[in-house]
Amino acid sequence: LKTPLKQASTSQLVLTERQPDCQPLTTPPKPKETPPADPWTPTSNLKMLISAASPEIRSREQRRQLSDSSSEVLQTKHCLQEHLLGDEYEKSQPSRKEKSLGLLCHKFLARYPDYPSPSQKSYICLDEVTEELHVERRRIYDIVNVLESLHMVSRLARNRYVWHGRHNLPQTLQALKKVGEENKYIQQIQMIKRREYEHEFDPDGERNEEMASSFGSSEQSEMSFVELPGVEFRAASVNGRKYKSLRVMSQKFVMLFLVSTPQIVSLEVAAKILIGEDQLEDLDKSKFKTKIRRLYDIANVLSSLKLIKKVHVTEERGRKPAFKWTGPEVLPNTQDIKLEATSTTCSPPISESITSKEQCSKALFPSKGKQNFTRHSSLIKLVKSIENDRRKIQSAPTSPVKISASTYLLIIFLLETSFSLFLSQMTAEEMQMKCALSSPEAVPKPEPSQQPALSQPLGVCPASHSSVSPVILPHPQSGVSYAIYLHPSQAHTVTTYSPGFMLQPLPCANVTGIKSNNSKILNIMTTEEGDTQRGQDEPTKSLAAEERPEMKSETSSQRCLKRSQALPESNLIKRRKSDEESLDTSLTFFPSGYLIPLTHCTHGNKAECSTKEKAGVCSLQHTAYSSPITGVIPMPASELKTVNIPAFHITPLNIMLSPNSIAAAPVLSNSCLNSSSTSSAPNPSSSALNFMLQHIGLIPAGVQVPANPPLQHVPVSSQSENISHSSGSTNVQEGKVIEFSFYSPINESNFVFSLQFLQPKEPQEPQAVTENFFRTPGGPNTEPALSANSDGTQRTSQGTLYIPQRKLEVSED
DNA sequence: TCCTCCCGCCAAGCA
DNA sequence: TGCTTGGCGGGAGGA
Repeated sequence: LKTPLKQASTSQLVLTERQPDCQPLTTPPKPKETPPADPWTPTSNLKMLISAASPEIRSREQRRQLSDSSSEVLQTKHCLQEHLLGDEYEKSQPSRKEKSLGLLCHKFLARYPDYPSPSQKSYICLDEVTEELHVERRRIYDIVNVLESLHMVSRLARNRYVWHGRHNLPQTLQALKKVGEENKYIQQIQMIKRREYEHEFDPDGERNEEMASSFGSSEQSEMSFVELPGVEFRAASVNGRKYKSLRVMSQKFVMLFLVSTPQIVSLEVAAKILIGEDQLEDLDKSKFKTKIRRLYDIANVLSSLKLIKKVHVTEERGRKPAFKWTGPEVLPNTQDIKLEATSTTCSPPISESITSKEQCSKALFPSKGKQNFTRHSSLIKLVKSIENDRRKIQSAPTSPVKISASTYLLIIFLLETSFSLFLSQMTAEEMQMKCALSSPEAVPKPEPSQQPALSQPLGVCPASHSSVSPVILPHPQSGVSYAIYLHPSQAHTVTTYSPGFMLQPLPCANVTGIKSNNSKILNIMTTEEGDTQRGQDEPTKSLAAEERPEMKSETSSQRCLKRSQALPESNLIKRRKSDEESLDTSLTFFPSGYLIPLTHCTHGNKAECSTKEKAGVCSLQHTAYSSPITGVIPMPASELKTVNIPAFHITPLNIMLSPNSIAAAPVLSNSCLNSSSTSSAPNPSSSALNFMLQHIGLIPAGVQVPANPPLQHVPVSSQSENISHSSGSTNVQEGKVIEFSFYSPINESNFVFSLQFLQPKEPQEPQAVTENFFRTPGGPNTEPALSANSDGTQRTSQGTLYIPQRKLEVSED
């Protein structure tokens, strides 16, 4: 007798007995002949009846009658089975592994050639397959759905599919990569990781909900199946199930690999992203588990196709299952376009196709009234949030600008999103192409002060990026809000326009350690002497000179710098007006590179500095620290100067002052210039600097970066010295801009961003959502209280902004 | 214990 | 209405 636990397998035996040609070793004669002594439960009886009633079973019965010979064989096997003891019989049963979907998929794929002759279409009859592979129909659907997602098969009719093999695979992967980039899966992955940390440190925090709400949106959850021209999609059900179907999920899963660097995706992250597109708010365990199950199903098929391979990623929280992309390398976009142009399905002339990337994309993915290129829901929601924030800004122009938590988190997220991922996937050709796309011929060029092109496809840089909306970071303790705006980068780094803010990296070529493989990129990014100065001196002039990538005399960096300075108030106002119509968003990444502690520029660096002066940035030799995203090395402030991380690059970080702002900016003082001590009481400016750097995760928690000397070529010493004496208060002057530049070894580029101080006329309390981050229970001047967590990190109870992997400590009174 | 994923219920919707 | 399709989750085998 079998144990109750085995009853299920007994019923399974019954089922297989009813399907003799499905299990060669388990063929029974008739169900009625089953020994009545078997401990069948009512459930197993019911299952048997259901199975017997199944048309599939019936048809098999009929087929069996037509096949006496095979039946005899099966009878023989059954006799053998009957003579086996229970244990022996169980052993004779195929093991779980032998029944795995992966193995089944191998068998399935073995039936068809990888590259079938186009002249001879091979058809797949599900009945035949199920019969020959001795498997349930349901399992074949799993396989076929995944294959369909890769356009290796397509549904022809009921029970009938066409086998395409791998002919379409490169094209499909390129398409998926493109859509993955469109949907900004990189950001989502980063968002998920950030959220994980958030959850780790703040399991029931409101931030999670805010983050979740900013991430998921049910209203925009659908992302249609990515189709290829010529490979018609005929899903049996074209209803809502379609969007949850395994094939769509499979495509998204593949997209994650294609946009990731390295191409390793953990199941957990993938599942969360897939759920996120439905409703992250409703993320519960069962849903998550279901998603994981499906991902395993998909992964098994993809593994059989040798597109992915199971790996494990070890993180702080343990070992996680993940998969690594082992499929063909997907060509960059530039080559995509060429390929598309030469393909039979999307074949405009190459010259035309390059200048009409969007059209080609549209042709590649006919929308059919649906959103085939659906911007990810999180972005839509974020944009709305940003819109709300922006409206608040408009309604209270003189008050300190506040941002909602979602916007704020987005800012942080963007700031630390690894720009390297973005850059690393972008070839020089692509950049050139994108710049070319921004030419007037390719993109209608609006007036710089007019409505930006909001519907530009990814990578195409609208001319309107010239003006920059700063990111406002409230700082209630000082009553000063910080406005961070990054220099608008060159065309290729610009994606779309942000109504609320814009973060744009500025790659510069004046860095040490640039590797040759990025020489092409750097050629584009060459910065010429005095760019910064010019840009800052002549903000309005630069506006007129912007957006002319075809002008070889003006480098991209120049343009970036110039554009960054082009912030006339009228422009902002006009743009804000135009923002009303916009639901698009700009998500240009700020690099999460390595942070360099600031020490003053020694004579040993002077030569280098002088060299770098030509580029407008002084490069200093400093130890670099990992960013939170790229890896965290907790480091107490006391070790700042002695930290030794051999693996990290020596990286320059510079602070530059806008000549316009130097006179009043209290940030850099000679006292700081002459002392790199981190223990000295920070003046407001260095506090602000530290606050911001910690805030955006560029320095480890607790680390205080001393304000560094400004560039030697910047004639600020006397001025800043004067300022330093009066810098004991928080009375930073409004509108003053400090520029930072640092080198990211990942990106192999320098990045410059600016910190602008905004002096509110009437200091106000942070808004409710912001309070979660900024409110200090003891009042704005309360000293942050630190407490140690079990993991050794410090959590602050007040006056501190605590974000995973970093403590954003507001040390300024 | 957790990971992995088989298994089959059952609903949607096509023919 | 029968049948196909496939979402979904229980729960068992395996590590």
